[in-house]
Amino acid sequence: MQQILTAHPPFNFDSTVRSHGWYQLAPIQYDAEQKVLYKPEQLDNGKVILLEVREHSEGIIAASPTQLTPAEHAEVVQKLRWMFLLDIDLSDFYALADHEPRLAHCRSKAYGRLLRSMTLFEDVVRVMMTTNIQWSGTKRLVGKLVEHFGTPLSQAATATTVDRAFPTPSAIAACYEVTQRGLGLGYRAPYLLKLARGIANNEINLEVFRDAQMATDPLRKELLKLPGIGPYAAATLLGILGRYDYIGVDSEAVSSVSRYFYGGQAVGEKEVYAIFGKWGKYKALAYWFWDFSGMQRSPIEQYDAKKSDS
DNA sequence: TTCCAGGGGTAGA
DNA sequence: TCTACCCATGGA
Repeated sequence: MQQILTAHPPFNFDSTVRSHGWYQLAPIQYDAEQKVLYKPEQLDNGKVILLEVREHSEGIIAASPTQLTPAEHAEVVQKLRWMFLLDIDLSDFYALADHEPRLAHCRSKAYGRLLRSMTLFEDVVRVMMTTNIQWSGTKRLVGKLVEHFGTPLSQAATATTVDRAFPTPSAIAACYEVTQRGLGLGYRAPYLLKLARGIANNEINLEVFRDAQMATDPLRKELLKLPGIGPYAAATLLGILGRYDYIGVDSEAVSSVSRYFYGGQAVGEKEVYAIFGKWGKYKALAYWFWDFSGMQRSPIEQYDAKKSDS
């Protein structure tokens, strides 16, 4: 299988892949030098294929060593368009960013797309594994989940060392909590189990989160109902879903805002929103792609001046 | 040893 | 809605 998929311009493959940490988590493997992303993916019919995705002048080019049926091919195309946000139009964001020196780089670098997983379950679990843990721990936990519960490739591949797809809800739902405890998931174990079992027995339907017609706030409320998903995780997932009204305020966000806008004094969510709130429906993108480099450590006075301008 | 991480759930106000 | 407290695990 080989397929070119066009993207709504501007598009940059490497910017999209590295837009946030997902490309470092199993079962994704990214060859930064060759700019090839490898992703084992389990199709709806259970078959696990390896996808190799590269940059293309018009978007991306995807290949798989496996022969696909027309239905499988269609599924892969749809999942790739979702994963790389090929259809998103960020021109409104760029129009705003052009006038902010610390965001003006976004248009030329095609910043703004936040890489997604192909299934919502994978994204929810990944975000869950970022809570109250260091990034190295997130990588470890997601790696263990894939290793332990992921389905192996249907056809052996040599291009990558990752040979399993991300686990399905039912694969996780079928295990005991103590099994997960053994993986070092800590207090996240019961949340993950509850999520997986909820999906497996149709009590939880993640597909509603793809509904573009649904307003952001009701969507956020639904996300907050998921086990193990609180304000930070919901905001992060909203960003992945293409809604940027909320900022995933984690220790890093607090630290950056404290350092660069409040002279190092202790701040919270309120202060993060005080700084980035003016970006309206693009708050999360403004924060995430903000160029903090070279910023003076204590421009709290500059911020106050800026605030009185607006 | 202590603190804390890309926080969430719960109880009580 | 806000706060205090507890939650497991591993890294620094």
